[in-house]
Amino acid sequence: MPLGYHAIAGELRARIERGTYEPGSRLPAEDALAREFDVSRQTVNKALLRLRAEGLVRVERGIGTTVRELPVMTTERIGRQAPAQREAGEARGAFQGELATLGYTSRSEVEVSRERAPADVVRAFEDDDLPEGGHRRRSARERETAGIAIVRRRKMFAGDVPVQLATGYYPAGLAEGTEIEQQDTGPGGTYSRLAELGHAPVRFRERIRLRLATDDEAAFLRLDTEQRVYDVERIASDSNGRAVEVNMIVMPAHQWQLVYEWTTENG
Amino acid sequence: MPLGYHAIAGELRARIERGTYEPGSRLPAEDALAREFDVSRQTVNKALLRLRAEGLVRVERGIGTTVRELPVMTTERIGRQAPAQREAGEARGAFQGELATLGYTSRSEVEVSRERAPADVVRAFEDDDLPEGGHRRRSARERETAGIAIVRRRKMFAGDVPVQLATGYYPAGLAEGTEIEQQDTGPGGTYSRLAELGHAPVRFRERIRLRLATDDEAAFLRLDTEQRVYDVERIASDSNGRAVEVNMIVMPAHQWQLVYEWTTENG
DNA sequence: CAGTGGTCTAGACCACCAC
DNA sequence: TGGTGGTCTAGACCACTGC
Repeated sequence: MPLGYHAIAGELRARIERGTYEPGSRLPAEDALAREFDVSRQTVNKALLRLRAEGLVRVERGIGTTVRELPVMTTERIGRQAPAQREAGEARGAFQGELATLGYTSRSEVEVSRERAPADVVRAFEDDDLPEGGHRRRSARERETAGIAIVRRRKMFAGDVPVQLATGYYPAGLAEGTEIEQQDTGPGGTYSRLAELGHAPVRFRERIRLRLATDDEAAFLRLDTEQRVYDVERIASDSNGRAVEVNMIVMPAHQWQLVYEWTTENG
Repeated sequence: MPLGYHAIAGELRARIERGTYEPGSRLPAEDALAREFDVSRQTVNKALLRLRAEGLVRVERGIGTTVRELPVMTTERIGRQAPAQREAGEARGAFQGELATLGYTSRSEVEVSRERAPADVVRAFEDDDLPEGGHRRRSARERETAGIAIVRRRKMFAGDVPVQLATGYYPAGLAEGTEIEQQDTGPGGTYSRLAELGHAPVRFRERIRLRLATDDEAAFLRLDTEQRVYDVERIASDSNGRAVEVNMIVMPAHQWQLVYEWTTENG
């Protein structure tokens, strides 16, 4: 009796874990696997669906099925570093260190633009985080530029593999004309620049969801249609409760684990 | 030309969102849908796979396909409450409040036992979180009961729908003979009891991963084979860096979003 | 028992990629 | 152009549920 697709998925998984199919290499074509296991191609396809959903392989039409290259990586979401060393969505010390251990180099590309912010970002900027639930007074400049944001789109790579997308929004009334509009934001990054403007981020909120990638995201992250992403919305506010950054971070879920660490005491 | 499975998935999704198929109700059988859309049953099946993966529906063999009942819920992982009001994996004020707004009541069941802890939990208990990377001195009692834990298994429901599983481990040398071994741990819960023992949890670490549910978890959470869970490992340590609780929390990923909120200043 | 989804097949046509 | 996966079918048998 031939194997079912669960068993075939298990066998292929074992081969990947044993290294029979090496990271980054191609699996045999579905035809070939169907012959080997003596099942229909559709059964092999279904087995592969499983591995794809797990993030173990990735298929590309016209090319074939490729074994995942990178191990699961960890992202520490609450750094112990001083604010100056922390920038949302940026390759951080810990991350770079971990990659280095694995023999990968990290790299990121940034594009900056000035855009009308999406509705949910505008809402975050207007929805002040004040204990009393009140509202801040807004300056004329702020009112004029409402809804406009400086947008920093960052693509992160581990070696040549794209691993993360982050889109940071900064109120135009605040960031316009500053180094936040430059590719290189200088020592300490955007958070240091915000601090110099009198709006040091001190309060953070991250909201984690799981979803399928959009087409754009899937294309950049080289994601399979079966694969999911963590969708993290990070809002940073200054001591007046004003949201000074909204960051939308997208990571392949099979590629990352998230870590939060905090204390209830001062320390 | 008949529709493809993407289009069919979209149409079914739209019907669910419109309320044509109501939450908790049954979808037409695959046969019936195949006739309606004039495709093979397999094509309908593939469309449903999509909706299952999204968590919009759940299929049970021999029964049918059911529309998800609950909306996506939020779990605030870092409470502003005093430690006494916070217990990992426990129905918290915010959660109960949210459910109440939706017309659901929350409820949980707890089972307590004394067990040999799994390897990763033992490691967490032995791996002290000290800045110097050193080790604590261990008492005789502690050495005798190494590897043994008081285990609190908590099942959470929203209305009648199971929504979360949490398994809390407490070092036997610490928790044995205390109210932590009781079903009802008293006012403030286990964290207050730990505090009374001189081991108030002050440092927390949560590690989030995504994975498929085990068979047991799937059975309890009524999960579809296509659906994923958040696997959260929460470690709580006292001011000496001793891990006093390890909590393994399992949540259907389509059912929850996680929120972390913190400040870099004392506040 | 009838009704439901799970799984499988053999063959087909298509879209996309690299050469 | 040849190879790869995407998708589809018509029919089949099975496992499980509820009556």
